[in-house]
Amino acid sequence: MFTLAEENYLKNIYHLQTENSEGVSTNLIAESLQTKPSSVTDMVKKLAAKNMLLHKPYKGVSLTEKGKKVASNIIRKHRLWEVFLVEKLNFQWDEVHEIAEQLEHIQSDELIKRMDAFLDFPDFDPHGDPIPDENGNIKVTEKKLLSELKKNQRGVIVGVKESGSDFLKFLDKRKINIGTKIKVLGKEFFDGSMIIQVRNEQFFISKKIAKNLFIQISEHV
Amino acid sequence: MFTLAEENYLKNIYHLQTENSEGVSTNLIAESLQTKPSSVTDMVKKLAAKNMLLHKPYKGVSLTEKGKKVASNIIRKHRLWEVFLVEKLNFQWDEVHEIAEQLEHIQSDELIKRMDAFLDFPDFDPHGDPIPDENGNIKVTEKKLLSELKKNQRGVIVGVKESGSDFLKFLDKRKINIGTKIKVLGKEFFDGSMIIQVRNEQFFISKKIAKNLFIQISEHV
DNA sequence: AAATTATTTTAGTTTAGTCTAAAAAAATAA
DNA sequence: TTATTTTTTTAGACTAAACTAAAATAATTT
Repeated sequence: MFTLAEENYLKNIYHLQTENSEGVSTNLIAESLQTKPSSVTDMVKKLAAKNMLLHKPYKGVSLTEKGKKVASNIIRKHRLWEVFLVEKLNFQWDEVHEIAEQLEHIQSDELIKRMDAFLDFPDFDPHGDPIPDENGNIKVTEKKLLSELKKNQRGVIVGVKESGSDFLKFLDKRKINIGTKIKVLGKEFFDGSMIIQVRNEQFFISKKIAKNLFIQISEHV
Repeated sequence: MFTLAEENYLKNIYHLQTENSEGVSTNLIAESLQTKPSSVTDMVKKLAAKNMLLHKPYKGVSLTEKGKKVASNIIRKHRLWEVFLVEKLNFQWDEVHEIAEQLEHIQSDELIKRMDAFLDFPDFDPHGDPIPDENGNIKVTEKKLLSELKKNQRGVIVGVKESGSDFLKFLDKRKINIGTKIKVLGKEFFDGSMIIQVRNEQFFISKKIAKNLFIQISEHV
């Protein structure tokens, strides 16, 4: 149905669209896909002809409903595969992206259906990003940055903002993962640092780290 | 390292080479890959330039050691994925080929290493075909056709000769799989049919079926 | 051994996806 | 509002992998 290049364009445009709200520019797509704006123009024409997106020349592009569905399905596959790699094959969560980048293009609805069941229908990938369902719907949770929490608030780590390899390793060393429960023990005003409790241990968390962790706040405590 | 097309050529040539012993002809490759002989000539030149095979124009081609290694690694991946699909995702063994055909091209040595361990280092795929190791070595077992067995001989089904969908469904209906133990209870001379015992049941097996099942004969019985 | 047939290669096109360089349009500054 | 800069598109060319049609070579038959 779609070539590899087409799928990658759709996926990237989808991401850019959710980040930028307005119509996505040719230059932005080119940058995100590591290619040239002229190449983008060509591909955008092709995808517009397939009714995957609307293209007003010199204005931006925006995905059609069809286009969004195709794109979110690729993202669904990517994130399900990431769960598989971490949960079943014991990869670290910072090692799985490249491989999922390939696996997301495998074409088989049945495979994804069974993989989803095999993984017990996860809602989030190992980085805390939501996994769209078959219709492209995403489970939204109200998440705050750790830095916004107050003393004595509790919650569960549900995601990271920017997942650089160094950062992921920092967390991994301390066995801090998606799903890890935390409690804020104290906060310093002068540098924004925090002390948090994780299991039986206490960790010092710099402002930089605290601004990079998404927390789902526990309601009843 | 290799394009998808290159990998498919190498894999097919490998199979043709083991089946035909002599140098593999352009026409044969074309037929096996559902393409035209002229296209094969082009690709063969490319692969010869990459030292994957030897090509004497108008004579056949033969894979180099390097080429064999690359090819057997693709086959290794294909068969490991088939095991995964059947053992972990509960696919029927006649449903997995198409999907494995895609998955065999995923590039990640680490992934395959972990998948191998996850599957507990299988030696055979769900069709009974041997899974090459990392060096391309294959575990050879002495297998006979069911039709060659004598009365009262026992063995384990280790493979099928030609795996048409109808045939696989026939077996599946009777819960006859790779690994199923059988015993020959009787043989009819006039039509070559057999009665075999499988678990507590007895099955009538026509000559056609008996000539399509590979059996590893049990030594101590 | 010459003629015929089959196989393989060459030559020239085609398509998808990319590129560079130049032109066109829009946005911004003077 | 005109000039300048930025962004986007067009035009033309390239590569990988396929194709068709024709030429070249090898194999087979008479």
